[in-house]
Amino acid sequence: MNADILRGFTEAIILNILMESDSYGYKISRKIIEKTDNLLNIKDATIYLAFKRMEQNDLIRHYWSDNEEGARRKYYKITDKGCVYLKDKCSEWERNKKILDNLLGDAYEGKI
Amino acid sequence: MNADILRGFTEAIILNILMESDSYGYKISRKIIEKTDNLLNIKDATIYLAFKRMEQNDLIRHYWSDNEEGARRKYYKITDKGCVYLKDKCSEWERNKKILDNLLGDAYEGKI
DNA sequence: AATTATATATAATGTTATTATGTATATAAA
DNA sequence: TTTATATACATAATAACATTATATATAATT
Repeated sequence: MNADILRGFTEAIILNILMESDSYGYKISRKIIEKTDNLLNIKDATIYLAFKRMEQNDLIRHYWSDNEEGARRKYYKITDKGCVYLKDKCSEWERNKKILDNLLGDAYEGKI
Repeated sequence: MNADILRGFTEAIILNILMESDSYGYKISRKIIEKTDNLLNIKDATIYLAFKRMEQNDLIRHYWSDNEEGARRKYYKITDKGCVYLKDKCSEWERNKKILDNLLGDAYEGKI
Protein backbone atom coordinates (compact mmCIF):
# COMPACT_ATOMS: atom_id res chain seq x y z
CA MET A 1 0.00 0.00 0.00
CA ASN A 2 2.35 2.63 -1.30
CA ALA A 3 0.76 6.07 -1.06
CA ASP A 4 3.79 7.89 -2.35
CA ILE A 5 2.14 8.92 -5.60
CA LEU A 6 -0.48 10.68 -3.56
CA ARG A 7 2.15 12.77 -1.87
CA GLY A 8 1.05 16.37 -1.95
CA PHE A 9 -2.57 15.35 -2.41
CA THR A 10 -3.39 14.27 1.12
CA GLU A 11 -4.70 17.73 1.82
CA ALA A 12 -6.90 17.77 -1.27
CA ILE A 13 -8.31 14.35 -0.35
CA ILE A 14 -9.20 15.58 3.11
CA LEU A 15 -10.62 18.85 1.81
CA ASN A 16 -12.81 17.01 -0.65
CA ILE A 17 -14.28 14.99 2.20
CA LEU A 18 -14.86 18.21 4.14
CA MET A 19 -16.80 19.55 1.14
CA GLU A 20 -19.47 16.96 1.93
CA SER A 21 -19.65 17.81 5.63
CA ASP A 22 -17.54 18.86 8.57
CA SER A 23 -15.62 15.92 9.96
CA TYR A 24 -12.78 14.83 12.23
CA GLY A 25 -9.54 12.86 11.98
CA TYR A 26 -10.63 9.40 12.87
CA LYS A 27 -13.75 9.50 10.71
CA ILE A 28 -11.87 10.86 7.71
CA SER A 29 -9.32 8.09 8.10
CA ARG A 30 -12.12 5.47 8.03
CA LYS A 31 -13.85 7.18 5.15
CA ILE A 32 -10.76 7.06 2.94
CA ILE A 33 -10.38 3.35 3.62
CA GLU A 34 -14.05 2.79 2.84
CA LYS A 35 -14.10 4.96 -0.28
CA THR A 36 -11.06 3.25 -1.78
CA ASP A 37 -12.19 -0.24 -0.83
CA ASN A 38 -9.21 -0.60 1.51
CA LEU A 39 -6.70 0.23 -1.23
CA LEU A 40 -5.53 3.42 0.42
CA ASN A 41 -4.95 3.76 4.11
CA ILE A 42 -3.66 7.21 4.98
CA LYS A 43 -2.16 6.98 8.43
CA ASP A 44 -3.58 8.87 11.38
CA ALA A 45 -0.39 10.80 11.90
CA THR A 46 -0.42 11.89 8.28
CA ILE A 47 -3.92 13.24 8.66
CA TYR A 48 -3.24 15.12 11.88
CA LEU A 49 -0.10 16.64 10.39
CA ALA A 50 -2.12 17.69 7.35
CA PHE A 51 -4.73 19.27 9.66
CA LYS A 52 -2.00 21.26 11.32
CA ARG A 53 -0.56 22.56 8.04
CA MET A 54 -3.98 23.33 6.63
CA GLU A 55 -5.15 25.21 9.67
CA GLN A 56 -1.95 27.26 9.66
CA ASN A 57 -2.71 28.14 6.05
CA ASP A 58 -6.34 28.89 6.83
CA LEU A 59 -7.66 26.15 4.55
CA ILE A 60 -9.67 24.71 7.46
CA ARG A 61 -10.85 25.75 10.94
CA HIS A 62 -11.69 23.56 13.90
CA TYR A 63 -14.26 23.44 16.68
CA TRP A 64 -14.72 20.92 19.47
CA SER A 65 -17.87 18.86 19.57
CA ASP A 66 -19.93 19.31 22.73
CA ASN A 67 -21.21 15.74 22.94
CA GLU A 68 -20.84 14.52 26.53
CA GLU A 69 -20.80 10.82 25.73
CA GLY A 70 -17.88 9.31 23.83
CA ALA A 71 -14.41 10.70 23.37
CA ARG A 72 -14.12 14.34 22.42
CA ARG A 73 -14.00 15.13 18.74
CA LYS A 74 -12.25 17.97 17.00
CA TYR A 75 -14.28 18.87 13.96
CA TYR A 76 -12.84 20.65 10.96
CA LYS A 77 -14.61 22.88 8.49
CA ILE A 78 -13.30 23.93 5.09
CA THR A 79 -12.80 27.67 4.52
CA ASP A 80 -13.28 29.69 1.35
CA LYS A 81 -9.54 29.65 0.89
CA GLY A 82 -9.67 25.87 1.28
CA CYS A 83 -12.25 25.67 -1.51
CA VAL A 84 -10.01 27.60 -3.85
CA TYR A 85 -7.05 25.45 -2.90
CA LEU A 86 -9.04 22.31 -3.60
CA LYS A 87 -10.16 23.60 -6.95
CA ASP A 88 -6.57 24.37 -7.91
CA LYS A 89 -5.40 20.97 -6.77
CA CYS A 90 -8.07 19.27 -8.86
CA SER A 91 -6.84 21.16 -11.90
CA GLU A 92 -3.30 20.22 -11.04
CA TRP A 93 -4.30 16.59 -10.80
CA GLU A 94 -5.91 16.65 -14.24
CA ARG A 95 -2.84 18.29 -15.71
CA ASN A 96 -0.44 15.89 -14.03
CA LYS A 97 -2.47 12.91 -15.11
CA LYS A 98 -1.99 13.90 -18.73
CA ILE A 99 1.70 14.52 -18.25
CA LEU A 100 2.41 11.20 -16.59
CA ASP A 101 0.16 9.30 -19.00
CA ASN A 102 2.16 10.85 -21.78
CA LEU A 103 5.50 9.99 -20.19
CA LEU A 104 4.62 6.42 -19.28
CA GLY A 105 2.24 5.52 -22.04
CA ASP A 106 3.86 5.19 -25.43
CA ALA A 107 7.20 3.44 -25.49
CA TYR A 108 6.25 0.77 -23.04
CA GLU A 109 3.40 -1.02 -24.76
CA GLY A 110 4.18 -4.32 -26.38
CA LYS A 111 7.87 -4.19 -25.65
CA ILE A 112 7.90 -6.63 -22.76
CA MET B 1 6.07 23.90 -12.26
CA ASN B 2 5.38 21.70 -9.31
CA ALA B 3 6.64 18.17 -9.90
CA ASP B 4 5.62 16.92 -6.50
CA ILE B 5 2.95 14.63 -7.88
CA LEU B 6 5.65 12.84 -9.83
CA ARG B 7 7.55 12.01 -6.69
CA GLY B 8 8.37 8.34 -6.83
CA PHE B 9 7.84 8.27 -10.59
CA THR B 10 10.99 10.00 -11.75
CA GLU B 11 12.65 6.61 -12.09
CA ALA B 12 9.78 5.18 -14.13
CA ILE B 13 9.83 8.20 -16.44
CA ILE B 14 13.54 7.74 -17.04
CA LEU B 15 13.21 3.98 -17.50
CA ASN B 16 10.47 4.46 -20.05
CA ILE B 17 12.76 6.68 -22.08
CA LEU B 18 15.49 4.07 -21.80
CA MET B 19 13.05 1.51 -23.24
CA GLU B 20 13.24 3.40 -26.52
CA SER B 21 17.03 3.53 -26.57
CA ASP B 22 20.05 3.90 -24.33
CA SER B 23 20.53 7.50 -23.29
CA TYR B 24 22.29 9.88 -20.93
CA GLY B 25 21.41 12.49 -18.37
CA TYR B 26 21.40 15.66 -20.35
CA LYS B 27 19.51 14.16 -23.29
CA ILE B 28 16.88 12.62 -21.02
CA SER B 29 16.40 15.97 -19.32
CA ARG B 30 15.78 17.64 -22.70
CA LYS B 31 13.54 14.81 -23.83
CA ILE B 32 11.23 15.19 -20.83
CA ILE B 33 10.89 18.91 -21.49
CA GLU B 34 10.19 18.23 -25.16
CA LYS B 35 7.73 15.39 -24.53
CA THR B 36 5.71 17.40 -22.03
CA ASP B 37 5.79 20.56 -24.09
CA ASN B 38 7.80 22.32 -21.39
CA LEU B 39 5.25 21.53 -18.67
CA LEU B 40 7.62 19.31 -16.72
CA ASN B 41 11.27 20.13 -16.16
CA ILE B 42 12.95 17.51 -14.03
CA LYS B 43 16.14 19.02 -12.75
CA ASP B 44 19.55 17.66 -13.67
CA ALA B 45 20.39 16.84 -10.10
CA THR B 46 17.17 14.88 -9.76
CA ILE B 47 18.05 12.78 -12.78
CA TYR B 48 21.59 12.08 -11.67
CA LEU B 49 20.42 11.10 -8.21
CA ALA B 50 17.87 8.80 -9.79
CA PHE B 51 20.60 7.24 -11.93
CA LYS B 52 22.60 6.56 -8.80
CA ARG B 53 19.71 4.90 -6.99
CA MET B 54 18.70 2.89 -10.00
CA GLU B 55 22.18 1.61 -10.72
CA GLN B 56 22.56 0.60 -7.07
CA ASN B 57 19.33 -1.38 -7.45
CA ASP B 58 20.45 -2.86 -10.77
CA LEU B 59 17.62 -1.27 -12.72
CA ILE B 60 20.13 0.28 -15.13
CA ARG B 61 23.81 -0.08 -16.09
CA HIS B 62 26.15 2.48 -17.57
CA TYR B 63 28.92 2.65 -20.15
CA TRP B 64 30.97 5.58 -21.35
CA SER B 65 30.68 6.73 -24.94
CA ASP B 66 33.97 6.57 -26.87
CA ASN B 67 33.36 9.63 -29.05
CA GLU B 68 36.48 11.78 -29.07
CA GLU B 69 34.80 15.03 -30.01
CA GLY B 70 32.40 16.72 -27.62
CA ALA B 71 32.12 16.18 -23.90
CA ARG B 72 32.08 12.59 -22.69
CA ARG B 73 28.71 10.96 -22.22
CA LYS B 74 27.71 8.35 -19.71
CA TYR B 75 25.10 6.18 -21.34
CA TYR B 76 22.60 4.13 -19.38
CA LYS B 77 20.88 0.92 -20.42
CA ILE B 78 17.82 -0.58 -18.77
CA THR B 79 18.22 -4.05 -17.25
CA ASP B 80 15.71 -6.91 -17.07
CA LYS B 81 15.08 -5.97 -13.48
CA GLY B 82 14.47 -2.41 -14.63
CA CYS B 83 11.87 -3.64 -17.12
CA VAL B 84 10.01 -5.46 -14.38
CA TYR B 85 10.21 -2.41 -12.15
CA LEU B 86 8.82 -0.21 -14.91
CA LYS B 87 5.98 -2.62 -15.57
CA ASP B 88 5.07 -2.63 -11.88
CA LYS B 89 5.22 1.16 -11.70
CA CYS B 90 2.91 1.48 -14.70
CA SER B 91 0.40 -0.78 -12.96
CA GLU B 92 0.77 1.27 -9.81
CA TRP B 93 0.11 4.42 -11.78
CA GLU B 94 -3.08 3.01 -13.29
CA ARG B 95 -4.25 1.90 -9.85
CA ASN B 96 -3.42 5.22 -8.21
CA LYS B 97 -5.12 7.14 -10.97
CA LYS B 98 -8.36 5.36 -10.20
CA ILE B 99 -7.96 5.91 -6.47
CA LEU B 100 -7.31 9.62 -6.71
CA ASP B 101 -10.00 10.12 -9.36
CA ASN B 102 -12.36 8.45 -6.94
CA LEU B 103 -11.25 10.55 -4.00
CA LEU B 104 -11.29 13.88 -5.81
CA GLY B 105 -14.06 13.33 -8.28
CA ASP B 106 -17.49 13.13 -6.71
CA ALA B 107 -18.16 15.62 -3.94
CA TYR B 108 -16.47 18.49 -5.63
CA GLU B 109 -18.48 18.91 -8.82
CA GLY B 110 -20.99 21.72 -8.85
CA LYS B 111 -20.43 22.71 -5.28
CA ILE B 112 -18.30 25.74 -5.96
C1' DA C 1 -10.53 -7.60 34.01
C1' DA C 2 -8.74 -7.28 29.56
C1' DT C 3 -9.14 -6.17 24.95
C1' DT C 4 -10.70 -3.57 21.08
C1' DA C 5 -12.50 0.50 18.92
C1' DT C 6 -12.65 5.29 19.06
C1' DA C 7 -10.02 9.67 19.20
C1' DT C 8 -6.05 13.06 19.25
C1' DA C 9 -1.15 14.32 19.18
C1' DT C 10 4.00 14.65 18.67
C1' DA C 11 8.88 13.06 17.95
C1' DA C 12 11.95 10.46 15.19
C1' DT C 13 12.94 8.59 10.80
C1' DG C 14 13.20 7.85 5.79
C1' DT C 15 12.70 9.07 1.01
C1' DT C 16 13.04 12.02 -2.64
C1' DA C 17 13.01 16.51 -5.19
C1' DT C 18 15.09 21.05 -5.37
C1' DT C 19 18.64 24.55 -4.92
C1' DA C 20 23.21 25.69 -4.84
C1' DT C 21 27.56 24.77 -6.25
C1' DG C 22 31.48 22.85 -8.77
C1' DT C 23 33.96 20.94 -12.79
C1' DA C 24 34.78 20.67 -17.87
C1' DT C 25 34.36 21.11 -23.10
C1' DA C 26 32.42 23.07 -27.45
C1' DT C 27 30.14 26.53 -29.99
C1' DA C 28 28.14 30.99 -30.94
C1' DA C 29 28.03 35.85 -30.22
C1' DA C 30 29.93 40.34 -29.13
C1' DT D 1 39.33 37.33 -28.52
C1' DT D 2 36.79 37.36 -24.79
C1' DT D 3 32.28 36.22 -23.19
C1' DA D 4 28.18 33.85 -23.04
C1' DT D 5 25.59 29.84 -23.87
C1' DA D 6 24.82 24.99 -24.57
C1' DT D 7 26.37 20.59 -23.51
C1' DA D 8 27.60 17.19 -19.81
C1' DC D 9 28.34 15.14 -15.16
C1' DA D 10 28.31 15.23 -10.00
C1' DT D 11 27.68 16.14 -4.95
C1' DA D 12 26.32 18.68 -0.62
C1' DA D 13 22.82 21.13 1.72
C1' DT D 14 18.06 21.98 2.21
C1' DA D 15 13.04 21.34 2.27
C1' DA D 16 8.78 18.85 2.21
C1' DC D 17 6.01 15.31 3.45
C1' DA D 18 4.60 10.45 4.66
C1' DT D 19 5.44 6.69 7.86
C1' DT D 20 6.60 4.47 12.18
C1' DA D 21 6.78 4.66 16.89
C1' DT D 22 5.00 6.29 20.86
C1' DA D 23 1.89 8.55 24.14
C1' DT D 24 -2.58 9.69 26.19
C1' DA D 25 -7.58 8.93 27.05
C1' DT D 26 -12.50 7.16 26.90
C1' DA D 27 -16.21 3.80 25.60
C1' DA D 28 -17.76 -0.60 24.40
C1' DT D 29 -17.23 -5.38 24.18
C1' DT D 30 -15.68 -10.03 25.57
